Amino acid sequence: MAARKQSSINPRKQPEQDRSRATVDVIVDAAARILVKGGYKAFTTNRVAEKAGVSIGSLYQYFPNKEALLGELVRRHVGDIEKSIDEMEGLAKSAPLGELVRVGIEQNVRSHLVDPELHRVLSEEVPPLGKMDWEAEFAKRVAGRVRSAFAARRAELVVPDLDLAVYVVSRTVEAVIHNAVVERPQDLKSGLLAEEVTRMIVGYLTGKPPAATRKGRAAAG
Amino acid sequence: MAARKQSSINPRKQPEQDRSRATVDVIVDAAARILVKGGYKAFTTNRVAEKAGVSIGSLYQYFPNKEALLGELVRRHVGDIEKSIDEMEGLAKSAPLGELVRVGIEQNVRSHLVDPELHRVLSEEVPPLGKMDWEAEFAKRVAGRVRSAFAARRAELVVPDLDLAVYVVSRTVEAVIHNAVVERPQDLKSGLLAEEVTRMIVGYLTGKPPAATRKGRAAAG
Amino acid sequence: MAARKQSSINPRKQPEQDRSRATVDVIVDAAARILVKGGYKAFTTNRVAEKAGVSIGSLYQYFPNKEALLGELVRRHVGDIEKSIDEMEGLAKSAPLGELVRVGIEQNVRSHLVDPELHRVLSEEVPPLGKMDWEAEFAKRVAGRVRSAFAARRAELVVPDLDLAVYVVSRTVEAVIHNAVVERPQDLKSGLLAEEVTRMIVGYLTGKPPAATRKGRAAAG
Amino acid sequence: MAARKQSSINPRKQPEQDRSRATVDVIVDAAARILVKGGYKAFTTNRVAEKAGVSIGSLYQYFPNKEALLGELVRRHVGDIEKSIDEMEGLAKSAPLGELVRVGIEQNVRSHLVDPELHRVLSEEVPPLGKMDWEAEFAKRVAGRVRSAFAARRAELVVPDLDLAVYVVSRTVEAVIHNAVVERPQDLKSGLLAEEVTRMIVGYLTGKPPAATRKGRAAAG
DNA sequence: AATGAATGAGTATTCATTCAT
DNA sequence: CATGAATGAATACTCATTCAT
Repeated sequence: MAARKQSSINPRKQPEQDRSRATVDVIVDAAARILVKGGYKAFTTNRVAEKAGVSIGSLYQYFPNKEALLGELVRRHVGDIEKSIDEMEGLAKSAPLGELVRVGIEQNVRSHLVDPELHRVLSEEVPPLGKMDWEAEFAKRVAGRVRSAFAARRAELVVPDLDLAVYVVSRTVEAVIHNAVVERPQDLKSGLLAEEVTRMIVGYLTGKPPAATRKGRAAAG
Repeated sequence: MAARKQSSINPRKQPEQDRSRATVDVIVDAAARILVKGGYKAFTTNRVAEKAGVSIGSLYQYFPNKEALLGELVRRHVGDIEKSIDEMEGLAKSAPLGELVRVGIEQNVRSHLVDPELHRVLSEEVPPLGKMDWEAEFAKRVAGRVRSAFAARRAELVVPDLDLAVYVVSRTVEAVIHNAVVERPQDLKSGLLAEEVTRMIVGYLTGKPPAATRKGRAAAG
Repeated sequence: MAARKQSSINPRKQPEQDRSRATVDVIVDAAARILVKGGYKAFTTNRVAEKAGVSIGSLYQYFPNKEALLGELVRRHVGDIEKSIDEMEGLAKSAPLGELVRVGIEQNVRSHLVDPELHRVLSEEVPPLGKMDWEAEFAKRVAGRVRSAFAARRAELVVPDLDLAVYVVSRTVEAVIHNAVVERPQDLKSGLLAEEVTRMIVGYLTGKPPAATRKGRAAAG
Repeated sequence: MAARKQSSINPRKQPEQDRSRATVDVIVDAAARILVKGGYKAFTTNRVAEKAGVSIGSLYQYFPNKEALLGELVRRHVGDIEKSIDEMEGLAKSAPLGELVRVGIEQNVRSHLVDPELHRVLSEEVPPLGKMDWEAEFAKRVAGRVRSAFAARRAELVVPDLDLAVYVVSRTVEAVIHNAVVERPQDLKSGLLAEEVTRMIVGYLTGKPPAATRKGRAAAG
């Protein structure tokens, strides 16, 4: 009993032999490379197959349609991101808020460094169908974590509306980091950007200026 | 003889007569309506011409290619935004920083309300060619204004790197508002969101907690 | 205001210029020739366009899909048949039954001689979608005529169930003639076949042997 | 290296072992089921293999190509029909003509009830290659029997041309029954249809009205 | 023998663009 | 200037068939 018709977005069959798995990998990799290099408009099934060095028929043996291929690509990317995040997840729940925020930001930075180019294309060019899902859902998961972290420290926070604060903070971090990958790689690498954002957020949440920045003639002055 | 790619991104000719201008208007409007209604994938030149009630030939009389049409559309949208912003630009340079930030945010909100649907499609679905340019450029222009406003108040600011602060603030405002249009319309309308963001930014810039929010210093007392 | 999307089976737009009409004709003709020559499996849109000497784009300018082209082809063929039938329609309602049957058969023969090869392919190879409609519907229309002719002469008829007789007669005539086009062209042309079938049917309907056949040592004994 | 067309219409090998025969059976059955369920367009070799629970490779082990599989299917179906017919073949050569015709019709009915859905698909949708052969050939065989039956009773018959009569009668019976399976199942089951056709044919052949129908000489008294 | 991965020509259809009228 | 007929490369996807394991 072989593969049964599955409705889009999921791969058509589980590769049962090593050869198959290799083919699938080669296809998904080619897809990623093409997406990165030429954007969504260059992402055609024929081109992917060609770049992967397999026939178009092979591509369709494993993916019932273009969207499913995209779906698998996204799934793998998200998987990579989560793996990367989990690697640094051992943080004590009792850590001070500033520490927590710092870690959150660092995780976000990591997310974006997994495959920054791919990440950018995936979130900026891919049309709603295959996209909506993953970014929104991923954001929701992140927001969930943030919310419970904040809730556990409600007493320290001066914000009038917790949900709103979660929203503001999540969006801020995501947007600033996301764009900085391309526009401010230096400040991202040096940690300066993370520091600034951390200070901004902690100040916003607690209503108190946090400890001064490294170089700071500032804050604590 | 197949279609050959033309390059210019500018309209083919300056409409010198009223009739021409009217035709161009009708085309660009149709383009906008189609983009809003069906997203970028529905945006085909033939469809635009049809909806505009002109022949495809006429469309190509005024726009050498699809990209040029998109370019004109963007140009007009940006123009509308700037007009909307300028209407509230009479602010004294000497106003307090908090006031300035508040106004900046309000301007950003206005930007997004000019034609929110079009704005969304333009920034989320349209592929880089016609896009990169406008959003990046527009952001740059905004950043310029922000920078000079900040520079004039350098003494009040505790941030270690002015450019970086400009970057953080610009991106934060843009991202939070942009998404709030869809995800937090209530908080946007009520002004609560703007208030929160303002507080966050002013606190970040000055290192001092700004006057408490309306609903008060909740939690931390 | 140009063509609006129509849902299959109907042509996409009314050709407004002579050139268009010529193109449509050339396409439909090519379609017929291909169908006749290579059967339904040879009937591909690309092949039709090529044989017609137009680009595939032109084909799709006038037909939203393959089925619509087939539909138009059928429509034209049916039209031709009806024209051919109507040419001999001046028969008095009061004619004797034998005469009536003879005429009916002759009309059926004519139907099949309009474009016999095309007729055969259309009714034997084309899959249900575009087919069902026309043959069934045409048959129904014919059956209608037959039924009212029979009803007007109910007194002469010995059949127990009029509808059933209509069914038997219609099917018999259609099938015998249809196949005879290919298998018995001689007998068809000589009129002998028509004569036999007429005798069979009239005998069946009236219960009396009709006047002897031409060569007949038979019937009238 | 693309697929190359092979020609034979016969199975690749005589299955010599039980396992082989079982495999062939399973494949042919799956083919029939698919043909019935989805029509000719659903009949793909991969689908057949899948439904049969064997690998595509195995299918090609027994059938050199799609056509051969179809051929075997047809062969089996025809075999079934003939078996069904033969079961009632013990009719005395000396039986009266009316009886003979009645039996012939009943045999034809049986033919169509062997696997009516399959029969329909096979004769209405399957393209000429695998088809022409079987229906024409089968018809010829039937015509042969009919002819010799008629020849043996030439004296009773008033028809001028025996071959023509054979043709008319064969086609009539086949067509009327074939369509009645779908369009007149009631009249087929009740035997009324067979009765009518018998009366028509006997009348045609002998020139005399046969004994009146069961429900009687209705109308004409 | 059986498996199932791989192949690639072929299919319907779209759409930016050109050009004769 | 406007029209709309015409173009054809490109796209997503299918399916009969082969062949290494």
